[in-house]
Amino acid sequence: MTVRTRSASQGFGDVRGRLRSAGLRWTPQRRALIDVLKATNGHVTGAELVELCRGRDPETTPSTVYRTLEVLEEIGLIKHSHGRDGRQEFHIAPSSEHGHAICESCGEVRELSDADVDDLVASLGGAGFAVDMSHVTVGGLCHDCRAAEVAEA
Amino acid sequence: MTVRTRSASQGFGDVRGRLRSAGLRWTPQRRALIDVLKATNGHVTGAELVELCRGRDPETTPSTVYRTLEVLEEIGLIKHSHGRDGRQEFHIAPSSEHGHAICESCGEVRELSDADVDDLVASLGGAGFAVDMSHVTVGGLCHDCRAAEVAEA
DNA sequence: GTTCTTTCTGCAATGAGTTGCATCAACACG
DNA sequence: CGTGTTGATGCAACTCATTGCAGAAAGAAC
Repeated sequence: MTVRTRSASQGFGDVRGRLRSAGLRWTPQRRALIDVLKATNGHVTGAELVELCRGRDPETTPSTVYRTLEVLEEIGLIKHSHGRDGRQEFHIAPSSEHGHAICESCGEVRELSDADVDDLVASLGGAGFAVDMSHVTVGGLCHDCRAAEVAEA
Repeated sequence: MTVRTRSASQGFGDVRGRLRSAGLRWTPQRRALIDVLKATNGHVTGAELVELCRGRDPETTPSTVYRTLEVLEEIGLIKHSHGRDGRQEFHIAPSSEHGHAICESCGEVRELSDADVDDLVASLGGAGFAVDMSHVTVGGLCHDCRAAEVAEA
């Protein structure tokens, strides 16, 4: 292993090596999914990924995609969270983990900063609970939708 | 039931009236679900509720249960949130809304206090985002599971 | 290149949840 | 108490996600 030292996008460059060093295999199906993931920036649902993979290879099966997503998460390449209806959403693992605020009306997602959750993490930490930053989800109304609701009333 | 005088259970007492004043109907199926909900205290998944209703009436259909849960939430009787795997969980609407912290290892759920989320709400509020307290979900490890993980390593 | 081991794939079946549609039944009105 | 309106039910079909299992194939060893 050479000295490549860079964060997220770099890690994305050597997936094959990462898999093999974990005793895992580099298959066409996995390659396809990686390519698809590379092409997306932001949050994608599992079903969307299946669809996108089908665009490349119509033979793609859901089980393979979901299982591959699982291993990619295990090696730290991606992270998943849950959208407003509880469905899985995946995104390439960012240098810093973060939670999400989701508008229950329009579905808009904004990432939470460390400052947003600092106190929550401290508060729960004091109670012995270790927060997993990437699994902090806050539902609510974004600025625009909130304004719209008020106007309605 | 002797002394009924308190917030949650009180609201639960006049479901029929609440439905009718909203132009909705009081059916045997809805009655069954209400009874089942009354008997649970805490958080129940949709599937569990379907099962419990089947205990009373084997003819129970999932679609009816889920649709009824929807209307009960609309009239403010119950609330739903999402468990660690994204599945729906229902609980009778508490006097104060609250978020949940879920242990990703053992599934234990603890309710978040206002103090826990105050700063988060303020922080997001400043950015124009109105937090829906009952849709704040925090994943992580509870005290015990965290200790177990450390011991393992 | 052949062979062997072990992982991965694809299928088929299952579980959770949702939706459209025809039918049924609450309940308000007479 | 009969009747009509409108909302609720149940069915069937579908979406998203997961799992067990047999067969396929990646990659290492020879």
